[in-house]
Amino acid sequence: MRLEAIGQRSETVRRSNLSAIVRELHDGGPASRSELVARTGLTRSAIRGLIGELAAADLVIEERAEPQGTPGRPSPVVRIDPDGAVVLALEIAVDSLAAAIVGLGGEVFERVRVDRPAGHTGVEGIAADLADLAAALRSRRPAGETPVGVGVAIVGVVRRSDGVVSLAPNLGWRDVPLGDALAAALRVDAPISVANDADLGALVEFRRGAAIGGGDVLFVSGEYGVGGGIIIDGRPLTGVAGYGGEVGHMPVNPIGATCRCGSVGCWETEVGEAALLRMAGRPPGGGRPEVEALVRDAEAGVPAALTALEHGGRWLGIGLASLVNIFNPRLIVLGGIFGRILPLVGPTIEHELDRRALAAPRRLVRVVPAVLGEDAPLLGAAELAFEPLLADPAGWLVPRRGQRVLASA
Amino acid sequence: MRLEAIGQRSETVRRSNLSAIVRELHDGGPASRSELVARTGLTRSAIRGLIGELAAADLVIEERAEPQGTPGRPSPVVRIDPDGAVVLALEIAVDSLAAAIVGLGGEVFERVRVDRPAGHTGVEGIAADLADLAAALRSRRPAGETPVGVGVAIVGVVRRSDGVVSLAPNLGWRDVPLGDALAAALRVDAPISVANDADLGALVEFRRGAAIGGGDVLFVSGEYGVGGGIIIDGRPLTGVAGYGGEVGHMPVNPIGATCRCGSVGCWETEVGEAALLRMAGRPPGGGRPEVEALVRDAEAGVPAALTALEHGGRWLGIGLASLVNIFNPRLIVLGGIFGRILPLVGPTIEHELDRRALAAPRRLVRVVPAVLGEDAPLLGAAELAFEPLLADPAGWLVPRRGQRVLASA
DNA sequence: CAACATTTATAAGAGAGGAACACAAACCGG
DNA sequence: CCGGTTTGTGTTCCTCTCTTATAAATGTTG
Repeated sequence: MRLEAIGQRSETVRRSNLSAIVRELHDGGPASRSELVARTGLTRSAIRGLIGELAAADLVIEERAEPQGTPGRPSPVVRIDPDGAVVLALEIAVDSLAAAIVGLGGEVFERVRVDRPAGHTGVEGIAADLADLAAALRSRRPAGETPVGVGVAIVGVVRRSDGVVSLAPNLGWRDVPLGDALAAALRVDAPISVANDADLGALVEFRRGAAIGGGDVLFVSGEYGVGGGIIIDGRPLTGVAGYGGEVGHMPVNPIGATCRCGSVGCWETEVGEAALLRMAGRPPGGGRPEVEALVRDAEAGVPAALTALEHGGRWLGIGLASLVNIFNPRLIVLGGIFGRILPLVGPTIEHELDRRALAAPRRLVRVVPAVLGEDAPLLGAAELAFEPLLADPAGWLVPRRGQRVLASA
Repeated sequence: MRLEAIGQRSETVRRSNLSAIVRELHDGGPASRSELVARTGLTRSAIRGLIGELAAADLVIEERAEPQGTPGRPSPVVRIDPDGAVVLALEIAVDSLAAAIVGLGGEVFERVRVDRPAGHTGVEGIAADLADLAAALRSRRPAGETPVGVGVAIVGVVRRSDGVVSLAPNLGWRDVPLGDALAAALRVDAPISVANDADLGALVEFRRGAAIGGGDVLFVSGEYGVGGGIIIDGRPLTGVAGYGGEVGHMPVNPIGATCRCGSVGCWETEVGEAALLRMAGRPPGGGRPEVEALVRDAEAGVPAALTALEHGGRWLGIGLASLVNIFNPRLIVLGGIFGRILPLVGPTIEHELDRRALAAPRRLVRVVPAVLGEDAPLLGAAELAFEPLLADPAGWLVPRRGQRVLASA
């Protein structure tokens, strides 16, 4: 069936087991050798050999565990090597650009976010700005440190295979080869992966945020538009070309307003920032600060603000009901303004879910706010950039740090 | 991360490779040893050993290939053993019951469908009826043949883990333990798997129908209600408890009619059988024959019929646009009445998709009719029942046929 | 009928994890 | 303070599975 139909062999097993260990440490933090034995189901001998290989590749280090008051010989603690692999994470947001250098294991070593001048939307210009940010960050890191990958989050619809942004209304982009532009500007060897910001927000909430271990998770983020990221059985839903999860453009209201995507009655025309502000009689272009003011008014009991949020909450619930019936998720994580207003509109959302979602799936789902803030997409970009290494750690026997690079070259 | 975190070992490789071969033959039909070598990427020696094991378990047979006019020593053809494993497939449809005995590889050996008396909805009664059908079929098969699994398709929402039907409006069921009832009535040892009929229709269209090799496929079937089955990257989307894919209950029209599920404006209230008939001024309870008459009228140019289908097609397109934006599928397969009316409403659907779906995903999707007819869910139930065997053929070294059973017991 | 191409068959080799046993390092109790 | 208990490491040998190498088999082609 599969085109690259795959027979398994010994090396497959090794790769898979190495990957399992690195993933475990990357996602869950340090673990003793014994814990790894328990979690993988492998024998001590096997774990020992695998860890030895990972340590030789400078991906992990072993340390003596401090005494824990339990009998028995202490098991060495294995952790991601803090001087090991790093990636470069980049984000192109509605009105800012950001960059970070993130280590395997998720530690953020350097991070910067700058405003993006309004109207500054050319792809070369943005790529150059990001390259400058990246250079500044890298200058603060040890000489010779080279990212093993570059991840990019962008407010737009992305074709993952080649990093082409097929649609980014906020930037006025259509079929823009962002991946190529960044490759030229950054001048790094590492592979560059581009993805939608909400997809990456979902990924990082799943790995390190509100949805850890959820398995089936729906992430919906309210920004200027509505972004969605879907995790099914632990795997991100990307669709056939990486366009999956654009829940903001579900048609929910056949008699609704025209959306900037050209369609009519999209979900985001009812629950996006602009819709909330419009309902409250505020300037729809006010952006996040204006929304923040609106939410504060609502918290203070201002009627117009409450009505607007009530309206938004109702449509939010309607759309979520749709998604619940389709996906039967265990968890819905609300990010951006949706996470912000959840305390106020939670009951409204729950009411719509009770009314519109099938009872059985409904009973299983919880709605929670995202816990990672503004930088979620940036951190998600880092996760994306680590993916090849996580999938095949042995293929990344990182030739790093001074002499080693020369020796192996 | 995964709870049953899995270290791989040698046996894993063996199981996976055996599974790959059996799947290949089950899905794609007979293949020469060389073809299997090419498709799996394994060596001839490995394939030889694997096939030998499968042949010893009576799962496959090897035959001399007839000469094909090419030089070189001919490669034996491997095929599923026609006297090998079979499953029992059952279906509980709106107004009929069906049963079949299906061999590995998909050959239907016996099949029967009977009307279900209206009002006959008790689970014990239906289970008994199905058991009678099954017994009749089995009496026509060789003595000693025992199904390795039982698959059940039902018009309802099913919790897969235990075969409880949580909701089946057509039967008036709510939280009915169908799996247990069938286990008691059938008196077979084989495991019983229950699933939604549309999910199974999607599965079999993907394996043997209109969506072969599609990878990401959306199956939407118009019956009394609207059923949906979703295949993502070759795997059926089941949701956290098997409730996934209930696209019929997406709220699409906030000012629409009340649905029998209790919600308002569900997709199926706009495009289901009843909606089409209502729009055409026909008795909404007329069922499939009445719909058939409606379609014939439309084909003959009767205005009221054309208007009704136009309405249905428009809403069909609206809902599909939603799903296209969410899933970015490569293919949409329309079954039931939707497949029937596709030639008439195709342009309307395409128009709504053009208008409402994001351009990039839209460009990639094709809409086609299902090719497997009324029995699709039944055949899907067979596929479901074969799943454990396909996943681990070695675990099913079928002790079958006379002496062998005694010898191994 | 000989040359060639392709595949099968068989045996030896290599990679990876499993099992068993001796030893090590912690706690516990007298 | 010292032996007992518990838990875990290190090491060696074993088993499983696929790969590699070589000879034999079975077709087509000229």
